[in-house]
Amino acid sequence: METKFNIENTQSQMRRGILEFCILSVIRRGEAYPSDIVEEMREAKLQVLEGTLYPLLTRLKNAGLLTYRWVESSSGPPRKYFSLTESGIEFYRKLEGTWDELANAVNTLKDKQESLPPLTDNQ
Amino acid sequence: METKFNIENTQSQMRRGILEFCILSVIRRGEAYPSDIVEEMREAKLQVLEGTLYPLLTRLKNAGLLTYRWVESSSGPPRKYFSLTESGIEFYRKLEGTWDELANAVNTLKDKQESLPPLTDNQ
DNA sequence: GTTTGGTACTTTGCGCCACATAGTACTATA
DNA sequence: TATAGTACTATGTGGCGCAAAGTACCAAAC
Repeated sequence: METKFNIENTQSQMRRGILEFCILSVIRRGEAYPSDIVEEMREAKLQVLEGTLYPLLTRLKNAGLLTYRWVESSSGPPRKYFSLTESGIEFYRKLEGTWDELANAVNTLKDKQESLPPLTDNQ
Repeated sequence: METKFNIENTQSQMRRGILEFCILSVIRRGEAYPSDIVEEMREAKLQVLEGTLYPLLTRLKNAGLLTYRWVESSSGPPRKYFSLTESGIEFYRKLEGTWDELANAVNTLKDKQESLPPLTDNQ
């Protein structure tokens, strides 16, 4: 049974945990509709796909962290413009702390240089 | 249908993507057996549980990134001491690059201060 | 030498969620 | 009206963290 570990999959897995945080971070700066968010994320090298984004936005809205209003567009159907609710702002702040701690922990671990004590076969 | 977004779950999701990288990072510094790894991760505030670690080590071994040897213990059954293979070392280096890019992208995004252009109802 | 407790490894099932894909709805243009 | 473009929705699949239960080995106590 062969398991493959390719970089693409790992990048996707790494993105997975922080998507929520990044999307809230974009919306925090002003009302945005899904295509705005996709574009911002793409520019930041954090590509997110529609099939991921829409369900996530819906979950966040159902959890009361986001709200939206319909805005007419001159070039197609109306758009859902999302913004943070009060509890969304609070949640975002917590996530920011979580991210900072995590990034710090990982950097500490990866920059550790000392070896573990060498092994004898009968310790 | 209520969806809950609690910090514990989000932290777990964030850890998810980087566990592989962190575990390889520990093993990179010298042969280690699972309890070593759990302990190192706990100290680094990146708790990982047995039910997560053992299957992950098995997957990494099956993919040829890790190898192990049995070492007798004076205080219980023998232990599997893991170390990186050549391709494991190579894979770790790629993951390091992936992490650096990701962390950089997230920090850039979260520190962005400018607002998105304000909306009119008929843009 | 049998019991008891600690340590190490394994297996199974569940739940979350990114992603792919297909589908629906609305608008504008030809 | 067709047709194309844009926006949103719904469904299925797979990966994987995690909990929990199970198996195996060892040592000390009796």
